[in-house]
Amino acid sequence: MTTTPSLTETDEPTARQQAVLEAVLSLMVEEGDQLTMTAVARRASCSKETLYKWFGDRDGLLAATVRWQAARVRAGRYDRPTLDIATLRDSLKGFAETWLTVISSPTSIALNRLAIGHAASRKSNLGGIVLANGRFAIGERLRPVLEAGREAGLLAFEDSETAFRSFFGLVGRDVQIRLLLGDSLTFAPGEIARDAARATDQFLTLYGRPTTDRRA
Amino acid sequence: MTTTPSLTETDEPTARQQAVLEAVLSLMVEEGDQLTMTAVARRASCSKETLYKWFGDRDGLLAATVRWQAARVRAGRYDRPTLDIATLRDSLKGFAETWLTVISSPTSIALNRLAIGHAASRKSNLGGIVLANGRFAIGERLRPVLEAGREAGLLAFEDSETAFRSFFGLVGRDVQIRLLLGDSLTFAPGEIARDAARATDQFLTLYGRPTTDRRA
DNA sequence: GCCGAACCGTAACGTACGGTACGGTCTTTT
DNA sequence: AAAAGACCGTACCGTACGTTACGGTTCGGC
Repeated sequence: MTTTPSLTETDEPTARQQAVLEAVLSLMVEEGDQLTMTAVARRASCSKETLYKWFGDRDGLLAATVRWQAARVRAGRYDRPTLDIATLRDSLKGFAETWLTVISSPTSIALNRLAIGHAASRKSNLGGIVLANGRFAIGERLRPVLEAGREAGLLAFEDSETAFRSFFGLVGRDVQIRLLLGDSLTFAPGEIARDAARATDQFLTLYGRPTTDRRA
Repeated sequence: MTTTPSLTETDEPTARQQAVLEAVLSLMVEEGDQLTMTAVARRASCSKETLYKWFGDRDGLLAATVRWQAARVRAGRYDRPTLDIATLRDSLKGFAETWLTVISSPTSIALNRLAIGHAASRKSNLGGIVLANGRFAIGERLRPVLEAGREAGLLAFEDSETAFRSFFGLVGRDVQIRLLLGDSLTFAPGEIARDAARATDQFLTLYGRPTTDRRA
């Protein structure tokens, strides 16, 4: 008889369950491939029976891991839209730094690899979860910043989504795909900050308005 | 006793072998996950014994597939460095269109998913092959164009690699990662051409030298 | 102190799949 | 025409792993 998992999609995992998810993450990062239920149970010092009771099946465990990690990443807050160019630049640069740091972290790489491998088969929607909490979440959080910049006459664009996607490209460039494909791309100390600054300046060159501006 | 594969890494597959590789590709695109040796043999109407004789093992078959597909993609040629801004712009736009077309094709998506999944385990180097024939190959082919543009005083940059990476980001933006993660992102007719033109113009804004030229 | 629930560790089951072996057929060589 | 080899189809083997089952231990409630 199959029992329904005790951890539903909405509610928060208990401390013990979080320890299990932590074990999944660490195994994913270290071993990459060997993400077997037996390995998880051993790493987390729990029984496989408990895993199935809590998470239903293997996909449920992976989905819970992805959801949980995604929730953790959504820590930073950038809620005060700014009104002057220096603060706007700082906000954008902060976003860029955060994003580069995230996508180059071993956890993100392992998680995205897992989700991409899962997107090949059409089972549970790990790719959708990763996208919703990564690419789309950052887009939603950056949009008010961009639109506040436009309101203040600092930026010029028609569609904030289009503008954001250009910023996204200038920041990430080829970093994520290279890392996912196993390229040994590392950031020297301070390099993330410099790349973020360069991308921000380039974005402002493309979408910024000269401060002594005549409003059309 | 294990026999060495008859198809080495360097030589070209025979017509029959290409038919097998075609079967691998079609299975990859259609079924995604069910890329078993039995399925390949059935699809290609050949015996598993022949597969192992030709390709050694499963990884050998996948590597041969990736190499073969990569060789096919390297069709386009852009060998005439240009001297005027219109031709330079056309070259860049052509690159951008080609690249967007490639990364949004089902074959490329399936192939990159496979290589990324393989990069998780540390076995054969599919990720390296894909990178060498994708991202790095296009970089090498675009470099002479960029440097010719600099020689002609049309572009300004210190490092052609850095300039190329910005172009790469402006062109690809979030397209590839979204597709790999299963997002249903499609291009409307003409959209690739428009995106390529936009990215090219943005790149020229960032790296072009202020001549008397400016696009309407 | 006793009961049951929760949980751990491990053994067991079923299946999917990579890899091998073998009989039969067709083609090429001599 | 006989022999050799390439190849197809299928059966077979071994193993890895998801999933289930079970005995033993801990712990909160009565």
